[in-house]
Amino acid sequence: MSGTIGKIAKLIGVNKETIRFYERNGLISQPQKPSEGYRVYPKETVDRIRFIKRAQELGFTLKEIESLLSLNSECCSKVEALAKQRLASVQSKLEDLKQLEHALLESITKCQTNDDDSHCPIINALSPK
Amino acid sequence: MSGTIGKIAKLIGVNKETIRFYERNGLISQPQKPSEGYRVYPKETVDRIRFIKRAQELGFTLKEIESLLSLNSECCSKVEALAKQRLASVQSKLEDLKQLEHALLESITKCQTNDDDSHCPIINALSPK
DNA sequence: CTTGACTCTGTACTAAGGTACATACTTTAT
DNA sequence: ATAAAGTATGTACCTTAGTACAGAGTCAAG
Repeated sequence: MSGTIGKIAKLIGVNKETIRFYERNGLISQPQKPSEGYRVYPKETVDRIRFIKRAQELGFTLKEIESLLSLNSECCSKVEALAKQRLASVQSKLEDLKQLEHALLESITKCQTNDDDSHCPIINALSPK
Repeated sequence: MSGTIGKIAKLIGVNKETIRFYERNGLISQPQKPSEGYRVYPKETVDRIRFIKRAQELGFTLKEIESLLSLNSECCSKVEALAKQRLASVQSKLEDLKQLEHALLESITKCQTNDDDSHCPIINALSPK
């Protein structure tokens, strides 16, 4: 469960560089380098990176994850507030995409009932009159 | 309908720098600079920028818009193919977001039925066991 | 004891779509 | 005539989430 960077990167399924990137950005702390040999990453770091990856799957940005990590189960209501923010932004994106889907479907339908290849309805719809 | 850069930028509702950016990237051509005074952008350029902005609203990337512009109503079937690609990517994003919404809603519900502020179910769900 | 694999450190680069600034010049309004 | 506002040009910077690489050191196997 602990090991040098390459080992834990493979274990978690991330790039070594990603781990270094998280270190540079303060998401995880870099273990002290022993006077001899390579750094060994403790289990806690492995857990923390896994936490980050799961939170990313829920659509949290690294910035948001940073605050999740700093709250670290000490105040549930703040975490809930953050999750609600995320939800709102996801839902607004959903609405946008549905409209987009509709507009695209309409365009494509118009295109398919068009017999004149030189006057594309999609292009025409986008072009100013 | 034509004018110097500041005027048309305001007209279209984009930043002047954005227009210069489009010029640098070949999406629009830069008018010749007259020996005296400032460049004047013709109506065609205004139309072209509007086209770009509408296509962006449909979710096309600038790269895709570049090819739309080069096809420029000369081949409807290619335009349709591009629109279908866009649609597919929009639909796949929609699916992802729906799942995300579901997961977030579930997390929030758990949070709301929780009476212990010091053990947040969201954090726990994300944390490795 | 040497070769190959790994790590450390620092820096630079990527995509996408712009934004910002410094310097010099031109135009317009007063 | 002069100040304010606009433009031209080039370069640098921004965000996000990493990736790539060079050069030096270290570790493990044969």
